[in-house]
Amino acid sequence: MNRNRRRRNEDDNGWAEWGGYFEAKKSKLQEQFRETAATEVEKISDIFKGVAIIVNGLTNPSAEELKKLMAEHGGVFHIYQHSSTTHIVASNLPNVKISKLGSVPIVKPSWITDSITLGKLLDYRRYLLYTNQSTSQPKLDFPVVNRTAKTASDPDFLGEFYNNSRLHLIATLGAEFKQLVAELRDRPERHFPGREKLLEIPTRLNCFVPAPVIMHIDMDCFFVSVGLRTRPELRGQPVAVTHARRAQINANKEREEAVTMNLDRQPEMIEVQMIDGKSSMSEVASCSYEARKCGVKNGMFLGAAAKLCPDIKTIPYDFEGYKEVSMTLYKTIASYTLDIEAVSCDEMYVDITEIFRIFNLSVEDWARHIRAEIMSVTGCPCSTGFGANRLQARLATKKAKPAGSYYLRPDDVEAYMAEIALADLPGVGRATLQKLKGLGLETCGDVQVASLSVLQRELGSKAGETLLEQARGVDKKPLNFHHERKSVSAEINYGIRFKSLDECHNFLESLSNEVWNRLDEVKMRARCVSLKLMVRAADAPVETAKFLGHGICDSFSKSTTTNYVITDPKSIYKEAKSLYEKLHVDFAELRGMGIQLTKLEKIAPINPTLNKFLQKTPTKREQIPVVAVPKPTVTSSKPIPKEKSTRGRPKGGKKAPTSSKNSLSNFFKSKKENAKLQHKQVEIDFEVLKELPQDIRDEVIREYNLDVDLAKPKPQPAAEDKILVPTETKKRSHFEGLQWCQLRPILYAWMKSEKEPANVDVEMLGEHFKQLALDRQIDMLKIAFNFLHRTFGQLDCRWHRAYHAIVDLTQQGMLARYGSMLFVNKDFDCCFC
DNA sequence: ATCCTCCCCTAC
DNA sequence: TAAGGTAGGGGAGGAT
Repeated sequence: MNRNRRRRNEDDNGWAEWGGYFEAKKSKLQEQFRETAATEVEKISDIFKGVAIIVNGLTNPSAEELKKLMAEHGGVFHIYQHSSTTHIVASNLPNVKISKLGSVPIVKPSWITDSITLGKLLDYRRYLLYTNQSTSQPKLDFPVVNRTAKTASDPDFLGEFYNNSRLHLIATLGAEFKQLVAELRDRPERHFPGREKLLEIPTRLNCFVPAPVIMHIDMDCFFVSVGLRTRPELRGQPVAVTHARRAQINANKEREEAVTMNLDRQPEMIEVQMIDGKSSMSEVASCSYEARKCGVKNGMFLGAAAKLCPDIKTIPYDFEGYKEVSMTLYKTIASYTLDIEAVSCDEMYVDITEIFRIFNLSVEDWARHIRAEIMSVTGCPCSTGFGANRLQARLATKKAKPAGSYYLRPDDVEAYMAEIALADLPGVGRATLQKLKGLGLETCGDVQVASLSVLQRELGSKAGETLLEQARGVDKKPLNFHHERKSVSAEINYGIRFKSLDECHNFLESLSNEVWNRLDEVKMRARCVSLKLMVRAADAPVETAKFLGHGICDSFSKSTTTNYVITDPKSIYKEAKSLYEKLHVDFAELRGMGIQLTKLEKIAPINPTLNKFLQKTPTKREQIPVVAVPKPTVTSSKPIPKEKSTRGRPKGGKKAPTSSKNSLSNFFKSKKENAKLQHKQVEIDFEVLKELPQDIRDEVIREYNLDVDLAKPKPQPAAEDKILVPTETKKRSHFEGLQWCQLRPILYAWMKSEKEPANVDVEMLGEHFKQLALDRQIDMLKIAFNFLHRTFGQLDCRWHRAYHAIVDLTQQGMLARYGSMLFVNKDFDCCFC
C-alpha cells in the first residue's frame, strides 16, 4: 500500500489509487509469499503432475502451504497467472474479478487437500468455486456437482461464509473506511477539487449559518438502491435483498417441528411468530421504502416479510456493487473536505462548518448540490441531515428520509426534541427501550422532565446521564476523524455443528489464522486473546429453527493476557485452544465461536527519527555494547511488570523465584567479560547498585574493587532521578524477572515520539509525565517497559539499535543528557551503557 | 479506590 | 434450507 501511495497522482487527492485499494490488498498477499524463501521439500508423490496453480486471495491452507503441498506432490506453483497455469485456487473471489480470469477453472483449496488425502488427483469439477447460480457469474458448460462448504467442519467454510455474510461486509467495510479517512488525513497535502463546483452556485446574501454545522449523510436502503441500479423495472415496488429467492420453502416435517419448538421459547420474537415450517428464514438485509410501508424491516425473515407484504420482490446480494458505491460516496465527500467521521459503508458524519464559512452557502444549497452529485456518481439516492452536533444531524436525517434533506436549526432544537420517540435515539435499543417503558417514558419530552437519579438507577450512571443530555439535543462527543483500533476479532455463529474434537480444533485454527491476518493487516500486535463460545442452551432443542443457525444459546467467554507479544497465528491458536479447554464445553454443543485480540500495540515505531535509525544496518561500532545474558533457568520471564504477576505463580506454595538475582549476577559477569574484551572501563550506576540485593551488591563491589560507601549517599540526585528508582515501598514482586532501567531518557524518548522534537519543553513534559504517573499510580518502570515493548518489541529484539537511536537523538540535542542505562527484553538479552 | 474479567448492549 | 459480524461503551463484581 505504502509503495503504491507514493506513486499517487498529485491531482486527484490520492483517489486514483484509492480506487485500486482492494486491488492493492490482493497484490500485497502475492508479495508476501513471493518473499518466502523456497523451502526444500521432499517429493512425496506425483499426484499433481501437469497441474500448475496460482492462489488468489486468502485460502486455507494458506498460499504458502499450498505451494509446499504442490512441490511435495509433483505440481507447479505460479505466483502470477501464466499461459501454462491450469487452475486458480481460491476460497472466495469477488464476482467482478471472475471475468478477468478468463477460462482457467477456479477451484477450492480442498481439491488439493482432498486429492492428497485420497492419494489421487480428483476431478476438479466437483470443487469449482462457482456454479451458475447467478447471472453475473460465468456459465459453465459441464454439469457441476456443487460441493458447498455447509458447516464449519469443512475447511473451506470460513472463506465461503465470509464471502456471503452481509454483516461481515458491513463491519469490515466500515472499519476500512475509518482507516482510510485517517490515512488520507495523515497526508500533508490538502486538495479539494470538488470545491470548485461550489463557486458555480449563486451566492446569496444573508445565508449565515451558525457554526458549527455537522452533516450526517446516509444512503437510502443502501443494498436495495445498489441492486435497483440495474433493475429499474423494480423501482417503486416492495423489494428486499435476501439470499433466498422465494418466501416459501419445501415443507419438511422435522423443520416444522423445530420451528414450533423454538417459537415456544422465543415468544418475544414477533417476526418469528409469523412464520411456520414453510417460511424462509433467510434474513432481509435491506428493504425498499415501499416494503417498509407494509411493516417490513431490515433483519426480518423473508417468510415473515412476505406475510406482511405478499408482493415483495427479492433481489440477490451484490457485494462488489456495495463496495464500489461506498467507495464512490467517500470519494465524493472527500473531494470537499476530510473532516469526515466514517460510520459505515453508507453513512458518515461530516463537519461542514468550514465549507459554509468559505463559500457563503445556505444549508439547502449545499444539500441540494451534494445530494445531486452523489445521485449522479453512484446512481443511488441519499438523505442528509444537518445540526449543531452529531445527534441533531442524525435526527435530522431521520426526518429527511427517504431521499431528502433537513436542517434542524438551533432555535428549533428544544421543541423538535420533545416530540422524538426514545426509540429513535442512538444508543437506545431493545433492552433500554424496555426499561424506559417500565418507567413510563416514551418520548424525549418525557425524559426531559425525568430525574437524573431515576434514569441512572435504571440504566447505569453513564447511560442515564447521556440519555438526559440526548433528550435535550445535547451531544458532547466531538467527531472523531482519527480512529484507532482497540480490538480485532473474528467470530462465526452460523454453521457450527462439529462431529469431532478434531473438526473443532481445525476450525479454531482457521479462526486463529483469520484473526491474525486481520491484525497483521492493520499493522498491529496483541497481548490478550479472548475466546467466545455460543453453546446450545440446556433446554433448547438440538435442531434449530433456522437452517444451521445458532438457535437459543448461552454464551461464554474467557481471556488470557499473555506475557509475550503475539507475533504469529500459532500462538493465537495455542492460547485459544487452552482457553477452550478451560471452558469445558462439549464440542457437539457448540453453536458459535469467536476469537478476539485486545491490548493492541502498533507494530511500527512512532518516532520517525527512531524509525529511520532502526532501519539502518548497525555498524560495527553500534554492535559493541550488546551483552548477551544467559536466560535464567528458574522462572519464566515477564516482559512487562504486571500487578497480577504474583497471582500467576505456581500455587504449590513455592517461594518466589529468584530470577532477578540470578540474571543480575550473570549480567554483571558478562559485563565484566565484555569490558575485558574491549579493554574498557566499566561504569556502574550508583542507583542501580544501591538497589541490588545485599549479597550481589557485595559481590559486585568486590569484583570491581569499587570504592563505594553506600551508607554515605552520593550527592542528592535531581528531583526526577528520585522517582526513577522504585522505592522500597513498592512491592519487589512487581518486577520479579526484570531488571532496572534508567527511565528519564526513555520517557523523554517516548514523549518526543508523540510530539515532534522542535519546540518541546523537555523539562516541562517530564514534570507533566511524572504527575500523570503519580495520579494514575502507575509504576514508572511499567510505563517505560510498555514503551520499550511497544516500540521495539517486534524488531527482533534489537535493543542495541534502540539504545543507539536514543544516543543519536541525544547527540542531536533532542534528548536530555542520559545516565547509565540498562535495557532488558523478555528473553533477558541486555544492553548496558 | 482502582483495575481486570466477563458479560450485556448497541450500531451498522 | 442459509451465510446470525464486528467494534466499542459500559457495568457488576471480584481481586488487589
